[in-house]
Order: sequence, then structure tokens, then C-alpha cells
Amino acid sequence: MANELTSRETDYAQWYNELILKGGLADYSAVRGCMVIKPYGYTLWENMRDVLDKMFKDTGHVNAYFPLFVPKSFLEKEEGHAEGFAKECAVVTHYRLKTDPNNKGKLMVDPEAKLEEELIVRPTSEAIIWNAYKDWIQSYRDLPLLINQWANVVRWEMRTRLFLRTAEFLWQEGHTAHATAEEAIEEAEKMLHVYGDFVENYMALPVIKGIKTPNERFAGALETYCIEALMQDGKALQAGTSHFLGQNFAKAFDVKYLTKENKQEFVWATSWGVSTRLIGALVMAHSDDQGLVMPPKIAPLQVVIVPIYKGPEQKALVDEKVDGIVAGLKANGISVKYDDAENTRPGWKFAEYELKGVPVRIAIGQKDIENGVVEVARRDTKEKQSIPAADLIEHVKFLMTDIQQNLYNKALAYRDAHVTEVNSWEEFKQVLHEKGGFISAHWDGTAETEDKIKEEAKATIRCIPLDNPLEAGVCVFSGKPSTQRVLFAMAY
RNA sequence: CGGGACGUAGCGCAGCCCGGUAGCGCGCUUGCAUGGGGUGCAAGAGGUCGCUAGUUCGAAUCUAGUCGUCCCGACCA
Repeated sequence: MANELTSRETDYAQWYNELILKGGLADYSAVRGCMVIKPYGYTLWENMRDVLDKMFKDTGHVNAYFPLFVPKSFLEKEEGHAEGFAKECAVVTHYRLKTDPNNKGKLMVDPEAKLEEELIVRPTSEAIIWNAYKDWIQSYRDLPLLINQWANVVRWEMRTRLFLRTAEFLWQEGHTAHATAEEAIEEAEKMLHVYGDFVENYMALPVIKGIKTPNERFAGALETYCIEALMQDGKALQAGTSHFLGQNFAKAFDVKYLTKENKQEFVWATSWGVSTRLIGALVMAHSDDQGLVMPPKIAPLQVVIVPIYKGPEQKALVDEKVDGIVAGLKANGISVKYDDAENTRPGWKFAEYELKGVPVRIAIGQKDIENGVVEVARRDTKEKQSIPAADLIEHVKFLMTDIQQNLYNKALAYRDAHVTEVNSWEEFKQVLHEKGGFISAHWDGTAETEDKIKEEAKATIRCIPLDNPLEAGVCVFSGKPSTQRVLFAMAY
């Protein structure tokens, strides 16, 4: 075995990194904290993006594009927002280089090309977008304004990890403006459900929808909604967020509209986003010690066909069969690759496509042709089956939905087995360290207790689930009265 | 920002202690065989040893500096 992977049990973090690198999703780049997203990984992102984009459009949103650079003064306007992002911003101070007179062949920043005002590479686009909205919104007739942007953003993180936290990442950010608070809240909740729908139905990953505690809120938001997913190592991962921003940005950027009654009012805002981080979630949720496992609905490649033959005569025979299969699959909207590369043998290909997580593999050789069958292997269970050639297309269509469902069921069973109710601090720490997963526990509702728990146990409140039942109890840490359980976990 | 590791061929590494002009495996090229789970044999191509300065007849190796990347923690999507 040339390409042995580190197992999850041996070293989960290393297993994760190896899957990304060896699976061909991404590579480290020459720039600290920034990665190259390779074609296989980028195709995955495109597939995710296409589905989400359609969902956004189906809910009335349109795409636009705003500048990469944000004037520093814009970022300052919303105080909480500025504070939240200030320490991780890349800053442009000059606009020109020149050849260094003291160092032949080297370039230096031209000190005469200093910008009047520094430009910040967007860590998020609220500021630049709300500055534009000021001019776009005059009347209640201009509302709601429902805009999304697909973009890259930069956050100068201390420590980065492939897909989970890179200095530059790709994402979408929705920024909407509304006439009333109710409508804005409804929008923020609607988009949370769009995200939940996407992650569950396309990524095959169950999520818990909830709201963040004030401590964990987005900088500048009045309410942050989130979807939380559970990874195979028992740590939680925030897969998407949607924020009700109140009138904070409208006030900061003076965005008012005229009501029907001819009165000036500040507009109400939301923003919501998911990023390439979702790819990290996908990898950690479904993959195994043999490699990646891609859910069929968004897999970069759904079916791979490996020919098995001796000599050109057999190869020609196989080619002919494969032509028909490829056409049949494509006609059914299934992506397929016929890998007839000569420099690798079948066994190598089998292992390679398992590493890449291609949901279905088809092998065809002389024996199969004689028997009128093809060999079909599914990545999730690694089962191999001989299928009558005539039934192949239908069978593959069945596998696409069955694998998708199986991955979801597996992830759901794992998640459900890892939500634990605890009623004492001892129990809390024990479950957290021995079992992991979500811990449902009473909390007194204070930021102080939340901080102490974080300090002592490294667990944070992931969310207060939507429609959380009220239940009288005592805080697991402080012993003070509590009205409901919240979900704690160690998180990425 | 603290702690740890590393930088030598496309990739993974050895050589460094004890200085003498660079090697192994994979991959790549060509040929023949092989082909139902990471092929075998043969012949080839490929490296200013991260960068800079110093010591020396001579530096991948010793000294000083410098740049960069990764991993583990605290902070964050």
C-alpha cells in the first residue's frame, strides 16, 4: 500500500489534513494560511454554490458584487462590528512599488505612494454594502432589498486549518434591508432554514438550528441564528449563520426610508453566510479511514468506470460497452468519468477513487461482458454487486438516492447518540471528555457562567435550540435557577 | 501571541554529530511483459541542499543572522 492514510483513531487532525491533501481537494500555498483549492475541491464548491444560489434566487434574492476594499472609516462606523474584526484585518497602505535603488533587482514599497486613507481587505462586507444601501433606499417602495454576494474575504487568523479556517476563504454573504423588525427577523429565520435544508438534504449532514448567546453573537448583531453540526471526533462545527442586525447598520450608515405616512425611519437589516468551511464539515462528517466519502448530490464526480482488459481487442470491446453506459448516465444527469488511463492498473484506480470518495464505481471486463453484467461498487458501504447490464442505469439512479440517504442516516444516528443530558458539573466534564458531542444542560443565563465554563471545560454554548422547551432546573455550573437547557460542546 | 518541528529532485525522506563536491523510495520518460484491489523487469531524465553573510584550500554539513511553512494551545466562520 503506497498511500496509507493515518486512521481517525490514531490522529484525527492528521487524518483530516491527509484526506484534503491526498484526496486532491486542496493544497498548501506559498502564502501563510492560504490554500490552493484544486479542481476536485473547487468542483465540489461549485456544486454546493449552484444549489445554494438557486435556493437564494427561489427565495427572492439577487446577486451583486461589491468591492474587495473597505475604507477604514467605513469599518469604524458600527462600533461593535469594528471591535469584532479589527484585530484580524489585512490593511492596504500603499498603491505602488518601485525598484529598490540600494538593492538591484528587488522591489520596495514606494514611500511616496502612501494612501490618504488605508483600505481594509474585507473581512465581511456589511460596511461597504450599507454605504451603498444609503443611496439605494429612499422609500418603503425600495424595500425589502434582498441581495447576495459570492466573494472572497480575508481574516488574518492566528492559526489556520485547511477549509476550516483559512486566512482567505470563499463564501456568500446575504445582506438584506427591511421596513420592519418583524420582517427582518422573518428573513433571518427563513435563511437559517434554507441553510439547514441545504446542509441536511444535499450534504447529508443533520444540523441543530438555534440562536447564539449574546457572547457568541456576530459583531454588530442583535440576534445570531446558527446551524450546528457534529463531527466524528465529537466536536461541534458551526456550519452557517444568519443575523438579525436590527437598525445598527442603518444608523451607522444613516440609511432611512420614507414610510407610507411620509415619516423617516431607519431600515432593519439581516446578513447571513456560509463558506468553504462547509467543505471541512463535509470531510469530517462522512469520510472514513479509506478516504473521502462524497454525498452523491454534490459529489464532484458521481460515477467512475474502470475498464479491465487484456490487450487491445478486449479494450475495444469494453470501450464499446462503456460508450453506451456513459451516454445513458449523462442522459440522466449523472456525472461520470471513464478512467481508461494506461499507466495505472485497476487495483490502483479502485484505491484512488475510494480515497477521492466517488460514490459509485463501475468495473467492466471480459467476464462481465460474457455474462451480460457489470460490477458496481458503492463507496459508503464498500459493497460490490454484479448487476445485469440492462438494469444498470436504474440501479445507479437508485444508488444515488440510497447512498445519499444512508450517509444522512448514519450521521443522524451518530449525532442523536451524542446528545447527552447532564445534571451535574461532574457529569458534564466526564461526558465532555469521555464521550464528546453535544451536552444538554441547564444554564443560568449569565455571560459570567458561560465564560467560566469555557475556561474550565473548554466547552462553549453552541446554541439555544429553536423551539427549545422551557424546563425549570438549576444551572449545572452555578447552581442558580434556570429556565431551559442549552447545548454545549467543544467546537471547531 | 506562547510551545514544538521542519526547510536537500514533483512528493516522502536519508546524509549533517566527525567538512572532501549529493543519495534512497515513490512518481515521471521509453520499451517489453502484465492487467478482476495500490504490477514486474530493464534503460533513462530530474537537485544553485530555503536565503544571506562568515570560518575554511574546500560548506548540504560548522558559526551567526534571516525568511518561510506545518503541528499543538489561547482568539475566531
